[in-house]
Amino acid sequence: MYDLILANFARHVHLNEDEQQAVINRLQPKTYQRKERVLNAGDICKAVSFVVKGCLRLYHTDDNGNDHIVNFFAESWWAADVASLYSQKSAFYAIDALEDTDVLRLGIDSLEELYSFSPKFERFFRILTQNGFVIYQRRMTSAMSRPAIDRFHNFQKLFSDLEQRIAQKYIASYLGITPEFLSTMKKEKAKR
Amino acid sequence: MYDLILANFARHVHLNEDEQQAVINRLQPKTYQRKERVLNAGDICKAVSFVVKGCLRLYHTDDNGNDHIVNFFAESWWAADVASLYSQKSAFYAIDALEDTDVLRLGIDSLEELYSFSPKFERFFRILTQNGFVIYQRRMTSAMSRPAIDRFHNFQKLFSDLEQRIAQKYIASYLGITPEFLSTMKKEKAKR
DNA sequence: CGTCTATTTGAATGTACTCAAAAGCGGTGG
DNA sequence: CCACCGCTTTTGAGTACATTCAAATAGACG
Repeated sequence: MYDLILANFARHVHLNEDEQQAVINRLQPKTYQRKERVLNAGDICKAVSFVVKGCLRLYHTDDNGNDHIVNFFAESWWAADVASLYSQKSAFYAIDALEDTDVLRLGIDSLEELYSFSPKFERFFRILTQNGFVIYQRRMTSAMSRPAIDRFHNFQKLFSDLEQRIAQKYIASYLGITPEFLSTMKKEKAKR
Repeated sequence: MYDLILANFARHVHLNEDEQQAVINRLQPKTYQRKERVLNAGDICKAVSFVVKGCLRLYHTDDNGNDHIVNFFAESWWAADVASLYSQKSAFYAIDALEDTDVLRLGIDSLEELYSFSPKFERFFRILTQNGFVIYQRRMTSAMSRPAIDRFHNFQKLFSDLEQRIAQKYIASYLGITPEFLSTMKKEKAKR
């Protein structure tokens, strides 16, 4: 049950027995049904969710009611509205489930206890934030300089199997284009 | 000379006398001429630069030779290729000066010494990274969902005076549009 | 004053969007 | 097991946003 999350910590820090127990004791397993909300925009994000199985999306709904997906969180990703989590102010983004999804939640209080328990935890989440910083910086550059078809290919590389698991309209939303245009793009591509 | 940078630290952490001295002793003042390179893409980013006066840009040059500006660093901003700085691998982005610019540099070694000296420094730079994370996440959403004219208005709000100081083509590059289109957009806007 | 670069303007083009309709697909109930 | 419902995807026509290329104009700097 906890293998996946411990392996994930191990990618950046080496936790001893006590530290592993400290995490495990604080994890709250939870299952979300497909389409169930994890976080509402405007609410305060009070936990970070490690995805064990399934897939969540982080997205913004604009004034015209159109969704714009910022990121997918499939297996071994950590999901949260980071701005809201760390400031404990209301969230700009919303989170919901694209598939039935099992997560392990760490509340903000648990998170801070872990920071006090061992600096390794602060280090681990600092590295996650740094990686996120880099991911979004690059995706922003890509959004502004690359045509949609290139961004689609990047998506395919980064999320390989996800394309088969979720509706195309979500992929279009992640790419910043309409579902119609994604459809025509794929047809064009197949023709050649 | 050090007022600005100490005020900047004070926004997130309260440094005592010793800690202030520890920073000041490690700062390397440096002046860049307009158009001078601070960091070449492909090189390793070995320092973070606090801008005291002037303006730097962080940008990527694509395969067609077009620049795409990721961010401006004017007074009181910290400039670095974060991915390269923390991994000490080659930089994806380049940095150069848009005006004659005075900076205070902190080398990666000094940075790590400061982290050991006091956890306040680690805290400070962690907060900077978190803020950057949020900025780029939002700008990515905006790049994909908002028309160029909206992004231009956001730029004007965020960087107020900068519009008067630097060439329009850099602003266009920051917005992810061509200088020609920025020009026509402004004409349209003036007409109404 | 002249040169170099930045900005403006305009025409033609391309990329992506909107709207509308048809086709496909998955689940549910009869 | 099939028929129907709701939702997703495809297709197409018309439009809008943004680019390319070229040329004219304006500004900055030595």
